[in-house]
Amino acid sequence: MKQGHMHVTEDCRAVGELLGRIADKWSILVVQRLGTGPMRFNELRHGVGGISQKMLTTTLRSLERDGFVTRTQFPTIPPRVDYELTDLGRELLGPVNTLGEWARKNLLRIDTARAAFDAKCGRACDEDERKYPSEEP
Amino acid sequence: MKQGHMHVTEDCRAVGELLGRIADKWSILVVQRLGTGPMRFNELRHGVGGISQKMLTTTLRSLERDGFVTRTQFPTIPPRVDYELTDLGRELLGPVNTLGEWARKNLLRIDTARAAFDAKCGRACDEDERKYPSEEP
DNA sequence: CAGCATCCTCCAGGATACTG
DNA sequence: CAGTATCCTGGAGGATGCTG
Repeated sequence: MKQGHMHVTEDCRAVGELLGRIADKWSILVVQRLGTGPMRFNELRHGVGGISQKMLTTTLRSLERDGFVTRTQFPTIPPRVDYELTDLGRELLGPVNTLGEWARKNLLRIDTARAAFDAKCGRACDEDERKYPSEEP
Repeated sequence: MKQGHMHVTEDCRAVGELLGRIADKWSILVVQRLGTGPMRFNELRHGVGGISQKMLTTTLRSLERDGFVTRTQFPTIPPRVDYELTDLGRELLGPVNTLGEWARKNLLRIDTARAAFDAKCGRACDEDERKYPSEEP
């Protein structure tokens, strides 16, 4: 029964599931950041930038759960916790970096495309909004 | 003032922004799917699987806006709309496929890791829940 | 320092119904 | 067929305060 097609359709679910977890903004940035080497919580927090404490905790837990990072807690005062990529994490780093690099390289093209699209749409759709000044209420 | 460091910290925002858009489950799956060639709306819908009509529309709009896909509408009855990757989209396809392939290849390892983690956590945390049968209320 | 707990907001995203 | 429009809900995620 159409093996090839089955294969594609079927593990779209699974892959989608997985992507839902690793392919989010924060996970990617965190993994990328950890690529440099082990890091402490706040170090990571500032390195990533813009991430809340809660989200970082959540993201790290999730990554730990999926076997991408290890959490090492030192029983010192004040406490110190290091996060580090596992082997699996380091392997993931490849694809992630590829995507990250690509993103950085093409930021401009995308911004340009978006501006063009918005300009086009703005004229077409907002014709009845012309009367309103272009500012937020 | 520490150029290298600045660079990293600073465009984390920008890259994060961008990743927030392209690095979501659906975008990746859709782009991946369009890698095969132009496709119609429902074709894509079924190809991806599990995506709602609304989400597909939204995702496609977003991808179009960012210059990854083109939307071609045929003025026929019933209407027919083709979506196709742009050059930018095809370039994105590389990194995306890399990530997708990686995901597919490593599903098992991740599931294993997760199971292990859950087992460990389950015993540690849910000790006081032992009395309750393991089922949903 | 590295969190967990709590509260609260907001919007992603599903379900449903209608249209050109 | 390929949408748009509307309603509605869960949960993502910020802010704040407390702890070991």
